Amino acid sequence: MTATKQSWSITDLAAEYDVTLRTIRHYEDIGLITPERRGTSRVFHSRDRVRLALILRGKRLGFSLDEIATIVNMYDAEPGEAGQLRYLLDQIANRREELEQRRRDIEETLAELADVERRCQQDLGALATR
Amino acid sequence: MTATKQSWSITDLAAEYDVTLRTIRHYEDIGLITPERRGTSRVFHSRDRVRLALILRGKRLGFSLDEIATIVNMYDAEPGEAGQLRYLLDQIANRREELEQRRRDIEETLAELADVERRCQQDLGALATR
DNA sequence: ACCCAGACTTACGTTTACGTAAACGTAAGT
DNA sequence: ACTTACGTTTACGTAAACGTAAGTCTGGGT
Repeated sequence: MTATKQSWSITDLAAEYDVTLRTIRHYEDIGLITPERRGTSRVFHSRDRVRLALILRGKRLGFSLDEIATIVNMYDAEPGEAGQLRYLLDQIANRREELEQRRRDIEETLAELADVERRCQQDLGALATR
Repeated sequence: MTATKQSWSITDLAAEYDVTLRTIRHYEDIGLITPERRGTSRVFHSRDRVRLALILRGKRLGFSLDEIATIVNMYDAEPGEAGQLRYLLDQIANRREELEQRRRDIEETLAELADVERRCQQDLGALATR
């Protein structure tokens, strides 16, 4: 039984993930995370923490918060009816294509950077042996 | 001898890469591409075309136009002096790390999507055999 | 009782990356 | 000469994703 009773303050999370309080509050404003309220203060649980991590990963990949919303909401979609499920599968296929395109983009860019680097080091070598 | 004398109009490029004229003009405004001028009209050459492709790839990867500028400018950096070269190598190392981080992000996301998909298809199957 | 660090809300400001008119130039075809 | 198509500049508008005050509240510690 992993109880996972742990909770975090907004400052905790901000420090851990290196974002501002404003950013976290913004994510709550648009419904990406829904921390508990204890009085007026936000109390974050493990679920919120995971969500924040997913959001930030999505951002690193260049997705808009809107797109990120649809992605993270896929993760905890309830079983539901067949139509819903088919729609979800469709969404997944779309995202997968996008992600694979981006992976190709990355491979190409890395290859080109390696190229520039090689030429760069050649030039450096030429300078050294003068 | 590959002469590469070919040239394109702004509409050509816009159609080919599925962006608006405004977008291309914007990239010129901020110095990302520098088409020739014939009279007042822009004439794009193969170099501009390649640059545009690089810019759009950078965008897909979630880089800002500012970051993209530094990246594409790496590609045609002149040999230059040792300090410059070392700086460039440094930049390359940085970008590489970023790109590799993103690649990891993509792998993780793809794996998770595959997971969701599998559960999704199970649920669909359960509905079918009722 | 008093303080204050750490939370909160409200709301206007800012940056990025273009969108969107408006008004005009030019070259080709009829 | 007139239209049409394609191009131009200028400049204000906009959506997204927060930044940045400004003022308020509040639960502990001395």
